[in-house]
Amino acid sequence: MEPLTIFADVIIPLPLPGLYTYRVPFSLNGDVEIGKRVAVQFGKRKIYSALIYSLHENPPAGYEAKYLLSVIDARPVVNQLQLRLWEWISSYYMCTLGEVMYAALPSVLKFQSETRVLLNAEKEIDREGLTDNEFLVIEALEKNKYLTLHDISLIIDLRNTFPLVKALLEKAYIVIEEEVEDKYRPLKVSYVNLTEKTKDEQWMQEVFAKLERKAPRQLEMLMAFYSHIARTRENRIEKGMLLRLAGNNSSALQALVEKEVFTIETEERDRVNTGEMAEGSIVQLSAAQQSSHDQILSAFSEKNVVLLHGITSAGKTEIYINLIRETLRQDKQVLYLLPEIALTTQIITRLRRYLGSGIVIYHSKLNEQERAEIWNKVLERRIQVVIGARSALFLPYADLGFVIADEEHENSYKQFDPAPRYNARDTAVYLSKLHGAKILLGSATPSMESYFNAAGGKYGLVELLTRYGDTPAPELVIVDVSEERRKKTMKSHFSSVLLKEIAGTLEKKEQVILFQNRRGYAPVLECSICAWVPHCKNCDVSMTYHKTSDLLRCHYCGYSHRSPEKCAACGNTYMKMLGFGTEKIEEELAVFFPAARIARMDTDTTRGKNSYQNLIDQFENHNLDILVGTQMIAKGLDFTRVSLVGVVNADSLFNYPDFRASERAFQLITQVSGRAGRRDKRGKVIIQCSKPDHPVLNHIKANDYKAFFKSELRERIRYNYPPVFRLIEITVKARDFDQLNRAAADLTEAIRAQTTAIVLGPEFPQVSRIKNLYLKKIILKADKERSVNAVKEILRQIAGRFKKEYPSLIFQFDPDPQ
DNA sequence: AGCACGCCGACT
DNA sequence: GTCGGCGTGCTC
Repeated sequence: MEPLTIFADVIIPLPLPGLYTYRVPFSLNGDVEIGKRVAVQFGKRKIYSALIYSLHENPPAGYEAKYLLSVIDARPVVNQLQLRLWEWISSYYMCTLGEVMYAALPSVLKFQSETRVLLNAEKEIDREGLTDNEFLVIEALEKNKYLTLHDISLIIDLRNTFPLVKALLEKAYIVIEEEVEDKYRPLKVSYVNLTEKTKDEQWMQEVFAKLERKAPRQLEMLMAFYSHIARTRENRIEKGMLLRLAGNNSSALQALVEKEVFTIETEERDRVNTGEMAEGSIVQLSAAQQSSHDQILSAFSEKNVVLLHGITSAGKTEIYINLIRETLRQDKQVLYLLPEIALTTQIITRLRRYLGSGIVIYHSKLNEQERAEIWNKVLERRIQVVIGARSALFLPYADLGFVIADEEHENSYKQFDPAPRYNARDTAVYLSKLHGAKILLGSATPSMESYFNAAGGKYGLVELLTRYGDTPAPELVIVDVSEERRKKTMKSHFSSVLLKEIAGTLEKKEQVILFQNRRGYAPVLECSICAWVPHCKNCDVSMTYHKTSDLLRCHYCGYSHRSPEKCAACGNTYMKMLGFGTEKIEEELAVFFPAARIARMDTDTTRGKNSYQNLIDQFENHNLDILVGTQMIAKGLDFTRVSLVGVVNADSLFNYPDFRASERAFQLITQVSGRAGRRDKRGKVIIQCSKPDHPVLNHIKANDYKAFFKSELRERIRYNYPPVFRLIEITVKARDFDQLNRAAADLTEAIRAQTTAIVLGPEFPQVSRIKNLYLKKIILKADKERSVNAVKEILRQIAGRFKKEYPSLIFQFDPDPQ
């Protein structure tokens, strides 16, 4: 019988729209399967690992399909549910499947011809077990520092290249480049053990005597060893641990090894710690927590998504732990999403204590080997609980039962560059729908979007508004800085109240956190007397002052007018400029409190790999008295000795030129306030503001989220913003300024003519030229349920046309922008 | 994304 | 006369 002619539609991991069709050679008919990777030649000489998206027997019209070269995988690396998730992301966030694939797969799984291959220095090669081809490649790698996949394809047949590299990777004889760039993490752990000789008591007596006389440091180390093994009841100790216990004296260790007291044995350890899932200890829930837990379960019987609005220090984590445990009993997988990598490392120890060591962290900063290892273990269902940042969404879960998106309001859930510009929280909602899983969104300050969905009955809502234990709510003091200015009691950026409180706190040997959002640098004009700030008449966002043109400009719609000569509210003629950062605050603090140990925490001081953790450790160990920081310090950190939190300039939060300014101000101030006071100690929060009766401040002070939500919702409805309307932000980029203006104007025109969306712009963003490309932004507002999809569809068509018409321009789409 | 093809300036 | 600059068009 004639064999079947099969065609495979594949995704190429490049930002290309659409799929590409390859013909399957008869010899591979039995091997192809959706979700497996195949090596394909794409273009003149490039080889990529593409992913089989579908299989069929329809020859493509209009061209002759190339043959695919080989099937890389023995079993699919991506399952059907993942493919459906990719489709959804590519359609909702208006990007290509290739871009989603590129973001989703760890790079070990996406070779291409330039991928560099190196020998793995840590692994000894068993030459007997190599095939002829493998031998050839290993030999070539010994002569060269590295080979590209293209180089390898010149040594052995092109068809065999990818499968062979994959086989060598699996045996860990080779590594691919990305890993080497990262600092290589040790695969091996060394243990210190006693030698056989030490069992000879008499010999040991002599050793002791000798050490006592001549080598006290070695004796100290030996004693440390004994006391440790007595405590742990193990017979050996990790080398690093022993060194730490005995004053990091590695020469003493060396000497003891030479005296044949110690031996050092080295073991390989999985990079990824996947111990057994233990039952672990049981978390005892408070009555309030238990009640929330029960409410969540009953809400899940009707709704797939539940929002848990639990105030800071209400103890949400304990509830999560119990829900996770219950999911595991049903033998289903759990995904616990957090917006920041730093938070995942904070919480993992806690989870492991209760749920055993089989919990794994996954995020983009892991090295490639670790990522691939986790990928495979999730695929084989050897990992049941993953805690991770955005990218953890893309792991090959077979059967998710429960998803948590913690701190769901955080804007870092949204990726903005490169595409896919997805929001991990919203994508998680879709992912759980695909799996028939339940998803819990947790926050002390829910996003407008989520609370709107909950209030409208689309999501379940559970509220946990009592603090855990006896922690009293902090006392909030709002300081009117314009009054202090009038009275001349302000010292630079500090009110007399704040200075006095800081002094008092330091005296009590307690710690202070000062919060200043430096990002709000965009200068804002403000009346020096009544604090009136000019707002845009169309958008309700504060206008940004442009010095060169002396104009006030709205960065949303482009509306601009001359900068006012006097205050529209009180007629005062002096308008002052707002905007100062953490650095300035740190500098001035040092003058006011010369004895205090002060540190600053923002993106500038936490750029290094461990600098973030170091700062936190230092502060936690009370090596610092005052920590000045941006919103970074607002995020879920718990310090036990902080009794004072100061918000240096709340105005800059309210005046940020963005329609979410109020929402963010509410969230940030509430979250930083949550850092003040612990256990039985009542903390204090001082908010410096020139408008002490600002409505948002009143809501914060009353700790009344619902009232805030209601008033903010009215504003959002009035100006057609989310959660009632959806936004799509379009960025046009061009090298040529005039062409950019023309294209952006034409595009805006076309969108206005063909869609029902409200169109703002085109407008230059704050930074209007990046890497020699000029930028212009257009914002669409579309009525939520009815028209967003239609608008996107038309937008895709228009975009296709414009890409043809202006081939050198870049058009980017960002649905639900942050 | 990458690479080839193609059309204009400074060089053997 | 050629080498090479990067604009633009295509990749199954």
